[in-house]
Amino acid sequence: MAKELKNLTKRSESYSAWYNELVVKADLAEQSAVRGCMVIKPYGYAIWEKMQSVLDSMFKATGHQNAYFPLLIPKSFLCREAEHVEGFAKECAVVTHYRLKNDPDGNGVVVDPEARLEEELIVRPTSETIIWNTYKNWINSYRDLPILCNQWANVMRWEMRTRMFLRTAEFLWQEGHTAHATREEAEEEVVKMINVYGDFAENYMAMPVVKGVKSANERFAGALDTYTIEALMQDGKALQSGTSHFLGQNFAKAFDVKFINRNNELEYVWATSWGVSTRLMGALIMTHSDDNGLVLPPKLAPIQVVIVPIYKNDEQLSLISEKVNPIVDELRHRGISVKYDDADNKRPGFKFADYELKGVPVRLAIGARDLENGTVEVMRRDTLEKETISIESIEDKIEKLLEDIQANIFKKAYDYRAEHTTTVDTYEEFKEKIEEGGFILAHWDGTVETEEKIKEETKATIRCIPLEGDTTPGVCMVTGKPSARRVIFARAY
RNA sequence: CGGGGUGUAGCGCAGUCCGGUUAGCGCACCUGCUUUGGGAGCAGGGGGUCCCAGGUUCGAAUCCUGGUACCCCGACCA
Repeated sequence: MAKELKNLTKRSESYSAWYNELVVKADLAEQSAVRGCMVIKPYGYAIWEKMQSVLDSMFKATGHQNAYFPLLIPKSFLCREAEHVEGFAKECAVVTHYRLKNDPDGNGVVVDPEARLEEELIVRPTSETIIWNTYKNWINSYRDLPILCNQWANVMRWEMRTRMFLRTAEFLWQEGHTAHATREEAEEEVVKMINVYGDFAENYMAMPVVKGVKSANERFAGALDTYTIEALMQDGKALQSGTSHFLGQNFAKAFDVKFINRNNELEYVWATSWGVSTRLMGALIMTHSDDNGLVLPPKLAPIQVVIVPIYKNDEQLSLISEKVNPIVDELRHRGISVKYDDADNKRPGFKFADYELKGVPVRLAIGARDLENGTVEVMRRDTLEKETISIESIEDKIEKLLEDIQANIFKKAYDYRAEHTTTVDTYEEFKEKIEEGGFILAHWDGTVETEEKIKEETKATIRCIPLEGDTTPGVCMVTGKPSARRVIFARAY
């Protein structure tokens, strides 16, 4: 029985095998019949819903509204913006026909060759084009601006290699698309949203991130600037967890979106776009999990507290339930999500292991012994520490414990990142350190050539030019040319 | 697209080299009894186009030919 789970300890063998197994065993998701696609199971989706609801309220609080745009994009839209199409063309799924018919030579159905579309449709890899085509109709005057829309949707990118949550062919995300009258306002928006993402990552996911700007090489196709939040996973690889793009007037020009400004002049609209995806689920898993399974931050856990009764017969169970029910009510009253698992088709030991696997932050166990002593056993998932304490005002203790866990797993991840962030000055040292994983702070001359050379030779990329931190100038570790400040390198997902 | 690997019950696998009883094991599932403070025990039971197609053979999961799917490592990847 326990043998099944031993596989979860294979981490040294292959982190990605361990990760995959965890995703499946914790009941978050599974591979689907369609190549590179994933079925998100109810438990996994519940976590995503939590993320959605927090993010959505953060967007609303910053003045954004939700809207929805079509799944299919006419092929011609995609090529209006030259860099954009270059960036996405290789990974697009294309709809060419609109009808099937019975196979004349036997069984099954075939694509009806007569039902070929005059213009092929692209399954959206991102929605800039279809949205800007629409914004053209919405915008005439500076009085129509800004437009601050967000869309919750699915997109498809036909990646060559997929990994559950981290890179699936189809994924769920939100994409904000805003239109502004001035460059300054758009630039403010871009920074505002990367800060929202940073806030979400650190305060809800308990995942420390570095906010920064992408180098030209890693920039979004069609953007003038890409801001990013970069996180460090437990295997030492970096994960780009959210991006906010300053699109300048590129899409306005491509879709001819102009407005009359206050001075009665015709001007192109300024744009931003920003998004996070179900990749955040991958980030969450890889940041906190251990060999017993998931560790979820209390603020995002679908079940924050599970109560497991231990009993020998129905009378004992009803005595326990009598004691537990008011506690459940009080916890719910305080907005804490509780599951009282009195199902009698699983034994306590199984339940313990299962809820640990699923990352439930706090577990209470209560049996006849506790009823006698007026106690309850409390276990916290982050440290796996068990403690038998008085059941008196247990609700207060739980509330505090949830806060402790949230803070503690953030600190743990923060310390891990600190331990795996190295400053290097020579390329030799860099090559050595990059093998150990983690973030490396080094000087870079700012050129694409040097970045490419480093990537070629070490597989490391510039994750970002941080917005904060040490800004002392220096010289590039490769070329010796001047460098404005240290940037972050890492191998990345 | 290159290199490697795997397709046998819902899941995980053995059997394949060297063809030969009724294709087997663990988990899961069903029934019953005993259990329940860290993944229960015993007994019984159900479940299979052995990836597909063709070939060799008295006989193919096993050998041959072709196809196909998936996984891992690369290449690729706001």
